[in-house]
Amino acid sequence: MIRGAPRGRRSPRREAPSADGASLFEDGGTTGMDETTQGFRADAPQGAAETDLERSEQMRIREAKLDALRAAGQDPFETVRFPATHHAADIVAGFAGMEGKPVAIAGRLLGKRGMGKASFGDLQDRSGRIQLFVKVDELGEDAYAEWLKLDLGDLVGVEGTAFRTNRGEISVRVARYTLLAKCLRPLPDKFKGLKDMDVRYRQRYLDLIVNPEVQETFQRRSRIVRTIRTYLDERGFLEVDTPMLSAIAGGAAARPFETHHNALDLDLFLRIAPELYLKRLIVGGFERVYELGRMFRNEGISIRHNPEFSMMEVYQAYTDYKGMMELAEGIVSACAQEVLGTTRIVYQGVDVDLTPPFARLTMRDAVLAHTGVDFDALDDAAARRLAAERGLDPLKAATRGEVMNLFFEEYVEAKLVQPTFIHDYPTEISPLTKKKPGRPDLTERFELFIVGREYGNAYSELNDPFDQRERFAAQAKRRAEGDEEAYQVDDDFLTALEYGMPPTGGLGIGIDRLVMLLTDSYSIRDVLLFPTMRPLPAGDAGREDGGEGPAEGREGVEGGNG
RNA sequence: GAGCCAUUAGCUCAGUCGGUAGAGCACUUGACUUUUAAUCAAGGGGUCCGGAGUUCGAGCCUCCGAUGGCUCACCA
Repeated sequence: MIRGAPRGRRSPRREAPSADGASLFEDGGTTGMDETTQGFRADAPQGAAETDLERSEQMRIREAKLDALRAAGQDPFETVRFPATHHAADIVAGFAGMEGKPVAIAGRLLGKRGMGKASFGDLQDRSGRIQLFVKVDELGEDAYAEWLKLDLGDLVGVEGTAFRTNRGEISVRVARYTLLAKCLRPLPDKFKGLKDMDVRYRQRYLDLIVNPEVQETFQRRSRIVRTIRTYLDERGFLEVDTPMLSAIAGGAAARPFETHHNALDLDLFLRIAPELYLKRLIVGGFERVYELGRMFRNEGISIRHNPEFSMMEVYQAYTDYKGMMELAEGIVSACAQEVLGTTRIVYQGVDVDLTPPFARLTMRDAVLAHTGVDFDALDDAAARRLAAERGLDPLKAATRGEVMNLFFEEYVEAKLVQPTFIHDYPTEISPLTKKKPGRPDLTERFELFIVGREYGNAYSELNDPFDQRERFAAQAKRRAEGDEEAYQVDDDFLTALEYGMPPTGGLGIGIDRLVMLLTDSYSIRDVLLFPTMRPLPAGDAGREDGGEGPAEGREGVEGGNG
């Protein structure tokens, strides 16, 4: 880029005006602009050589405008603050009491309608958009000439008065403005928005600028997460943070990501679930704990799966899985009420009623109702035979319970549209769950299904250390047989159980899926700001950037919310 | 991991039979002091995702590769 303009000649850091009413433009500062902008074509080939050839015509024009501003001592990037008094939506909503009153707002310029010596613009801030009205009479010749050179996407702060145009649109009559940052790249189409999914995910900021419904989705996501925290906090649950790095990835059936600690020369895993740590805290006496955060599972990517995803797990001493049903109903319906104002929602065109209580059905009854097969009346061999007859492919040693689960997933799951707790899961697929009294083949476990998807998973937590050791042993056997997702034995957790864990109910809720449900999002990527993507090949920053690799080398030290 | 589809100007998209690359928005210049996707006039802008092949000639046909979307598998 052609730079080298004298910087900070006027004052090293300009603060935008406001209270004292000092004009930004009292000393002009627009001289030289015309020569520079008109001369950019001549300058480009000589001055900036190759880099300019790579940039689009529109970028070179914008850079030339920036250079001219800098040459005039008006570097927009030196401005440090702009004290806005209002947001766009405040002015529109509260116009009755604001007409003629002074306002200062800041945001991105997303529309320009020039009319000669007057012009209109649209300013977008976090609250929405408002129209700006700019007149040469009020700004002065020089400042107005500068205004006309602003580009769509520039960040500006304006001061003026709230008023209504002849056509009735609530607007701000601009008395002064400050360019707060230059937008050097042209924005996506202002009406058609940004459609290319690749670009939308990789450059989410663009998606947020031009597709307003995307902002709405992520604001709603934030409110859902806050609602869950509030709901649990109000009921005496303590939010905690347990390790993301550990030598054993336990608490779920999934393949973990592997990593390495250099100083300890130790291989570690990224967590797949916080369960075993949270239960240690129940042993420790917290009685009510929860964690809401990111989990990592080394599995495929799909419309419902991302390698890192958010889950909430909550544990409550002295209750069981039925207590967790009430908690799950309460959380899901409270979130719907908070973000949609109702518990009767529509997901992808399907009416769903999230009003508690939700239907409750044992897995055996659900399978019986949908297939006519009563697994209580079968033994292992008969169950396997029946599966084979229907073209299912159970493992050779599959038990009755495993086959029943297979039937459930194959014939029932997709049909559970209205919220339904499916409970009494087979023991062999529930290694952390208490057995049902009198039915050692079943456990006190439920999963919550809505629109054919799983949203929650809960147990009466297994607290018998002998039983837990046997369950781990059974999992270890499977692991030895090649099941990479079978649980690893966690001796330290067993030790904790030997000190005594109170009877406890535990519940996990998939945050991303809940957000999908309540934002009517088709894909999980639409509720993740930055879904996992393959990096673009080196040297082909392509659609993204002509220069330095974007954001690489900055590890995501993300906030603790999920 | 497999199959199908997509990739053309900054964005959204056309592109016929293989014969000099098109539109709208955006951009530049000019006109215009209350517009609403402002309008009017003129103009500039292309690694047709990358590579190889077929052909006199490839955005288009063939092969290889990249990225994404969808479906399936795994999973929550």
